Amino acid sequence: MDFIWKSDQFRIDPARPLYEQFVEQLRAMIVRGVLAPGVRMPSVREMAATIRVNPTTVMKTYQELERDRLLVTFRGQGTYVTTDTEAIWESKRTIVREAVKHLREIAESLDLTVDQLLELALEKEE
Amino acid sequence: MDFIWKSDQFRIDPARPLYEQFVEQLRAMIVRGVLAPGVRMPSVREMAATIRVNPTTVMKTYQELERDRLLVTFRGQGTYVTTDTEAIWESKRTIVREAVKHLREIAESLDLTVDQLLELALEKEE
Amino acid sequence: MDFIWKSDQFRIDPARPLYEQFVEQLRAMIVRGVLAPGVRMPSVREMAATIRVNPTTVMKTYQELERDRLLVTFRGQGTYVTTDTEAIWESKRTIVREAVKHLREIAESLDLTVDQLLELALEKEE
Amino acid sequence: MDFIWKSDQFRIDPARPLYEQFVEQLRAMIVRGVLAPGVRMPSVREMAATIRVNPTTVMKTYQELERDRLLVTFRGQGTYVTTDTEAIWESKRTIVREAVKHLREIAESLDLTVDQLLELALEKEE
DNA sequence: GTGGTCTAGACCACA
DNA sequence: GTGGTCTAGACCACG
Repeated sequence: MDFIWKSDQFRIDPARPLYEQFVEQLRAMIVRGVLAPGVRMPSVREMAATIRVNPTTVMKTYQELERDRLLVTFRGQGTYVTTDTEAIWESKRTIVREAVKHLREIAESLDLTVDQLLELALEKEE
Repeated sequence: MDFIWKSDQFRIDPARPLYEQFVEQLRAMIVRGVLAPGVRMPSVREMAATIRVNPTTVMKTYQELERDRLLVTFRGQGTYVTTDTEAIWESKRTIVREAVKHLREIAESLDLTVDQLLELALEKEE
Repeated sequence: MDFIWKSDQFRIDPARPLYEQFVEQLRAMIVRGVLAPGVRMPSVREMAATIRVNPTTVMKTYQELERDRLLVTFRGQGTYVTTDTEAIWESKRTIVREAVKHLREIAESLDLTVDQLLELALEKEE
Repeated sequence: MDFIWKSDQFRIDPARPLYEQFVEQLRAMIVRGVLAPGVRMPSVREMAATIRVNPTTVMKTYQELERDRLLVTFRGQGTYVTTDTEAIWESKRTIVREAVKHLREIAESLDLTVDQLLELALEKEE
């Protein structure tokens, strides 16, 4: 069962690099299992046409995800979501680790612990 | 008692805009109280010489912080940390809010709650 | 149908910052609808060449209007008039509000109401 | 009966030239009659000390108001508010004329009449 | 091609 | 002395 790609699949912030946002969103879809292991990705040209973007942008996206071992390309056969579940887990751990590292850096820059920062944010919302 | 500025005051990541990093770091110093309300900032030229950067880069930094109401410039007199403590609090709240919003978005993109994400990160470190 | 830019598009008062005057005049053109939502602005370099000004001056102008949410920049694609008509309305309201606030302050400084001030101005013209 | 000067006599916007703001505010005080014709102004030094400002700033202010014929300086005797009530009236007319001219320019830049602009501002406040 | 950052250096008004 | 504007020109990442 194939995944259906639509032109409004991605949320875009014009201020940030497109390929970077596609990487993040595709990566999340793979980690979440929305894009299951072994699923065939649209070709660069197809994808570019579908989401109305420059093919080089899609290519850069795919290459980045290949470097992460989340996508694999078989020459002449197309690009597939990896079936290496360990790679997927590792990617998830990396995302989580980076996110928390980032939060901790901000907390430290304000002389707060992560817990104090989270508390402060909750107060605000009440 | 004035703040002492050193040439290695700022941690620089060459991959990101200089002024952006100065803004972040000065903002954190003001919010943390390291740069107290009312303190005079080094003049644009002084600061530029100290951290070995073009004066216009420093100016861009100061102007950005002025937009945030963390700095105030008096014509021909120099630039000062605001004495408007409410502005400083507001800035702190904004940093905290943005940081948590960012974390929440990442958590959601992985089908996790923020708590689950934090837990996962802790496991990893053990 | 695109807008035609001419080298004498802008009225310049040499005593005031160029970028500030460009901002005001472009803002008015957008609010008036002369520059319709979604229209592509000339590239920074094109505009700079047309009005014979340094590209950085044009960029400062565009960035200021972006802060106002009247322009939107798409990476590597160019700068466009926002399609967010609410932002345009908000800008119009701000201009109007500021103008009347300014008038009211002058009136008050003379111990007049706004109506009295306007009346006085009309008398003068008769 | 002399006018009492205080250090907080003037409202200051750090973003605009000091002398310009003093000129505006003194002019308004004279036109309004708060500073009556014939009243003696503090000396440049006194005034500078009172409002805690550079003497050259006060000097520039007085000179500007002399050019407007609202102040007159008698060598060695000090500076006085003019007793020429026609000059005061003329100044009032100028302020009023300029204010309305400014408003009209803004209205025109938005394709509005002055009346429409005022209406719009009132709507907003309801 | 696009915008964006940074530099070096000139010039200005304000205090 | 201060900040601020403008120029000319280099270099970069993105699409």
